[in-house]
Amino acid sequence: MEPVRRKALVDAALRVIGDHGSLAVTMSDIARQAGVSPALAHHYFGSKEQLLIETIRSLLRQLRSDTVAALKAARTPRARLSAVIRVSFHADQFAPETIAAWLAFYAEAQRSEGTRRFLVIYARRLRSNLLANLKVLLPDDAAERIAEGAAAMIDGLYIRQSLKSAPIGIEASIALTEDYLTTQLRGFGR
Amino acid sequence: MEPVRRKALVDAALRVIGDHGSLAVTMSDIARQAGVSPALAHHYFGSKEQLLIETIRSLLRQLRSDTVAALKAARTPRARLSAVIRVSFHADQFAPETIAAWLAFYAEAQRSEGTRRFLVIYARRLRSNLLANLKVLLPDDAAERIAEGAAAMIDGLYIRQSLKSAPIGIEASIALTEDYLTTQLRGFGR
DNA sequence: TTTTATTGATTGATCAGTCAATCAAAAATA
DNA sequence: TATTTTTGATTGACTGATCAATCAATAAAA
Repeated sequence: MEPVRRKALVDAALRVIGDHGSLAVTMSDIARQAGVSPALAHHYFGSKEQLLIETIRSLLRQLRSDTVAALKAARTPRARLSAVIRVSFHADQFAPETIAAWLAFYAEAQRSEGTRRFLVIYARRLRSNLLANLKVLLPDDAAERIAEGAAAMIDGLYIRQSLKSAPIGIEASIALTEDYLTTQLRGFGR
Repeated sequence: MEPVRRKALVDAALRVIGDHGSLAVTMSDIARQAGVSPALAHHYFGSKEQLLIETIRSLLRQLRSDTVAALKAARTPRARLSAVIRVSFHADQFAPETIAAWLAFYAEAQRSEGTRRFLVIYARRLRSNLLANLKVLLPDDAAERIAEGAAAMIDGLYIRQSLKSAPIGIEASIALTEDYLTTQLRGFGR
């Protein structure tokens, strides 16, 4: 039962956090969503913080596995750059509840060292996936600059999406980031 | 006394939220920072939510007044674009505590309609300040695209700063955004 | 029987919000 | 001027609600 319950609770947590748009959800909310008692959630995770950590870990694992798959399918550095962008704006990732969850974790990272660690891993991974492929095409310093810029643009499009004020869609977000890359690469004759 | 206390409490709230990195601060924390009793904070603001709303309003007012001043000093559209960028990364705005506070408000906006309204105003204002000046230089559709891209990059540089993982400084952030603009404008012979 | 899964009931802590009581300064009155 | 009244500022003590966490008890399975 243990693995079944753990997964159910992590999925429930993600769902509840996304709906509620905040980590200020109760163990009861999560347990109810998973169809078990609050006491059971404590039994398997020990504490709310631990459940939250597992939850973000799962979000990250999903993103990683999508990225690995997308990178494997791409043949050239330029295609791999596009793959990284595409994965970032994949429908699951760009869903309002997922964005709300990410945002909540970003806020939490200001206080929880454990949460921050995971987000730093995400930020580094995104940057490094971009950087590795840019370095094939450009001088190192330019590659680093552009990786930073592209990563920032991706994250920025996310956060702006969270407000739903400028309802810029998935396609437009991808196009904007691709355009940034293309224009920058063209400056180097690529 | 009222205006004095209100300002002291709003400033204290900003400070405490920034330090704590979250809106999950107590009225007691805020009141202590302001040197008054929790009861007094309630007396003047009625509720915690109201105090928080006033706090974000003050953050926004500061940003607006800085922007207006910077725009007034700039003579050309291109100079005004630079001014908008410079204000966004002004030292006060880019201080870790300020960023933490902004982030906390973004998360809160997922639940509080009042908070969301203010952030939407911020997002719109940033976009519109960029857009108005871009439209002088470029066709409308290109201007809109670039305004969106620049706004996203600015917000993204913020959020990445909040993790303090890639400690990209103020100067580098400005340079990155300027470079985006310059490169894009060059595509149109500007 | 022993082990595992599960829960209801409870505890202790934390907080927003309330309220009646104090205190000080200003205004009115003598 | 001296005295009383009024008003606004301020707080300590309290309440009710919420919630994470615990634990002893039960049910089910092995």
